[in-house]
Amino acid sequence: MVLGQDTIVVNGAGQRQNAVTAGQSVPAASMNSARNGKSNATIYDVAMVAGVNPSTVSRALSKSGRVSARTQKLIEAAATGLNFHANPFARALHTGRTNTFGLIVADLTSPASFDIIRGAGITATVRNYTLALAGSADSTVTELIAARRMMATVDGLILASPCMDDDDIRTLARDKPVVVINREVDGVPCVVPDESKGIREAVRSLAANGHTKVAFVAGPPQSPMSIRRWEAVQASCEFSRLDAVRLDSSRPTVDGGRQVAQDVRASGVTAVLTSNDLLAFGLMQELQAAGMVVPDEISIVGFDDIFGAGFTTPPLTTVRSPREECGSGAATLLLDLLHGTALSSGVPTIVTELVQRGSSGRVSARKMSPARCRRHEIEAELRRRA
Amino acid sequence: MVLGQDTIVVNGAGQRQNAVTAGQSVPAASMNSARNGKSNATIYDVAMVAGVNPSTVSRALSKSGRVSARTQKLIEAAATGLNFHANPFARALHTGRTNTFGLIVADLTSPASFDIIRGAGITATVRNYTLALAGSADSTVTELIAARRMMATVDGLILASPCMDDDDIRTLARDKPVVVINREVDGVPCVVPDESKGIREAVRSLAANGHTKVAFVAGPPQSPMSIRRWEAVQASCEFSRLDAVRLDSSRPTVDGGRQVAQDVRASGVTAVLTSNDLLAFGLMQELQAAGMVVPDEISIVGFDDIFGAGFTTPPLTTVRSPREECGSGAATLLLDLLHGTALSSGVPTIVTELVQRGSSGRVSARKMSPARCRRHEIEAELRRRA
DNA sequence: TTGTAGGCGTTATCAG
DNA sequence: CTGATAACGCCTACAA
Repeated sequence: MVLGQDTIVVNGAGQRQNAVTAGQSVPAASMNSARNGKSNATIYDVAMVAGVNPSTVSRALSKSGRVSARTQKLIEAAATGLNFHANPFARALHTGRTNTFGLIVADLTSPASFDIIRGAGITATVRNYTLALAGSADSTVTELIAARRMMATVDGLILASPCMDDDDIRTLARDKPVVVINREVDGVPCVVPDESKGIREAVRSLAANGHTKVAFVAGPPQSPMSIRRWEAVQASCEFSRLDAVRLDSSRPTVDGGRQVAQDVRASGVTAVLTSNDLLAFGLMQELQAAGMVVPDEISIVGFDDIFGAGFTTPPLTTVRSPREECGSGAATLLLDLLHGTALSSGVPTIVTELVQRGSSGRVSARKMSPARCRRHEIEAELRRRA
Repeated sequence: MVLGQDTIVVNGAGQRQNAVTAGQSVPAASMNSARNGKSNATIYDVAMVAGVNPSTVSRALSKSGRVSARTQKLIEAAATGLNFHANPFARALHTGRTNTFGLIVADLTSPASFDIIRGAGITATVRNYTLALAGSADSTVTELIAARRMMATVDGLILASPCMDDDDIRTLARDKPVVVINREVDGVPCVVPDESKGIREAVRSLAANGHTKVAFVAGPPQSPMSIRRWEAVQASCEFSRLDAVRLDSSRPTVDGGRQVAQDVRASGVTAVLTSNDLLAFGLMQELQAAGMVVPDEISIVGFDDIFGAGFTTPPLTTVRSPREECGSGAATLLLDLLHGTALSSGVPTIVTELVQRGSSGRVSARKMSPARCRRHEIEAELRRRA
């Protein structure tokens, strides 16, 4: 009696087996009667229809071979006829695999995150994976909670610009494959673009245009990405013999950019690089609102080349960071890791480049005429109201 | 022997029960020895440590009550000590619930999708759900495949601007709760903003500024959203006694907007509404590149108010559609449906409004001076290179 | 090649 | 309130 019900089912299968296979061709309509309505067909149903044992169905459908061609075909026909789809939980319970990977981005609110999401999402679809998404709102605890929740249900995890400790990341990575974007963590595969190249180009261009002192507007001071970029800026400036000062913003957003405008003016620089485009947007708005002309009086160079960078006035010069590539690259890497097909090359090389637009250019001390100044004020006001 | 192993395990629990509870306090270190390293603790382990039956652990931990306070505390201590986390697959296998819901957006590439994703994502996190995301690349088959894949692993599904048939949607909805965004489907809960209000405001503003003939640039002709918006435009124009012509774009993107510029000029209108902001961006660029002045010679009104709409020159007048609200509203609705706590109000009312910026205004036949024309050409060229 | 007999970790339904 | 036990659907030694 212990396995009574199971036995009954199997017997049932045995009985129907002949009835069905006798006809050989199996009209879909008759199949539905076996399991009409609600719950999905199981391998037991398929086995019943195909007249074989459930385990044979499992073998046939999980492509592990070891099934005769005839049986295979029979089972496949029955499966499609019943519209059978293996229950992923039952499978996961046994195999631990879900065909799902997670992506946690630092800020679900930033357009920069979106590019990463897109890259990872497209790759997921292409590789027949499901993408689980979460944002950490730039909070370490939220991020950890999200990561842990995900770890239970995914095959692997991508952390984009994470704010948690290196050790936390490594702990996660011990459990399941983890790929980090935009940050280097020892012992964990990372996809981080080579930002020095783009920054070098930017600084060189500024130097060539006669600038001698530039400011770097950092994001949150503890952000590894911001730190990395600032160091690269310093190095490039040193090489090009430019003075570089660092200004901290309250937040790495458009508003943060607006707020840092005063500091920028006070610093007396003729050019400013920002740690991301959002900051540049806000900074440029505020500077223009104050009557300054970009790039005549001050050059602005952003970072990332997010959507919209080409639409500002003037269009924003920026260091393009191929974030979509980062997303898809990380996803590809993770999936390869998962399938044991990781290329020897490992982490793909992703390179940044300067996108020269209108917001940066030659130093010119040209003062604005009163009329022009007035016009700019009006424009700025309009823009602010927008 | 049939259930031999089970019996052994249970006996094992019984044996250890005394040994452990004798000490009362249970040092974490000693617990680890029970299940060190790899695989996670199970309710059997917890039961063993707490000295109770696994089913009691299940009851205690799934908050279904019916457990004495003392036992509850004992079990919780054991669980945290062992760092126990219920295996979601095993749970799902039995309950069918995963605390995950799916979101399928029409186009992972569009900034408009992002707002929806953000809204849904934030709501998911807040309600302790995992969000599974997929894009359909505006393809019916891709969308259906994604939907089916998801259906197997989620508790419910949100379809944002889906392109599949109403019937397909209803079929999905028979299986699990489905909420549709941006489209009305009979018998399925839908979150669709009231676009007529915003459009009415836009048309009225155009009429008040002396325009008499406007064009509407549609997205893909079969897109329900585009159709709905065109109908609303027609209705409003009729009311305001404006002529309205419809122009079709190849694709609802910036490029599509550029390509439709010629048709717009040929149509001889003085104002144009586009089915989304992307189209407006491209259209404005192209028109300006051809030397036209916005809004002096032509007014442009977009739709959605996506990120970046405030950064163009002139800033884009647009009908704001609160897409993030749609995303969070749909998620909230879905989750409430899932928990049987759906409000009687049902679908939240979401309303659009005109955001008046610089790209629309009074009709003026003012011709450009040659110098001004030249300047605009240069600016447009710069913008294009950007 | 195919069938048998568990087991994966939980929940739910019974008895007690 | 607690314990025993049968599902849930699939996978996989092992046996035949």
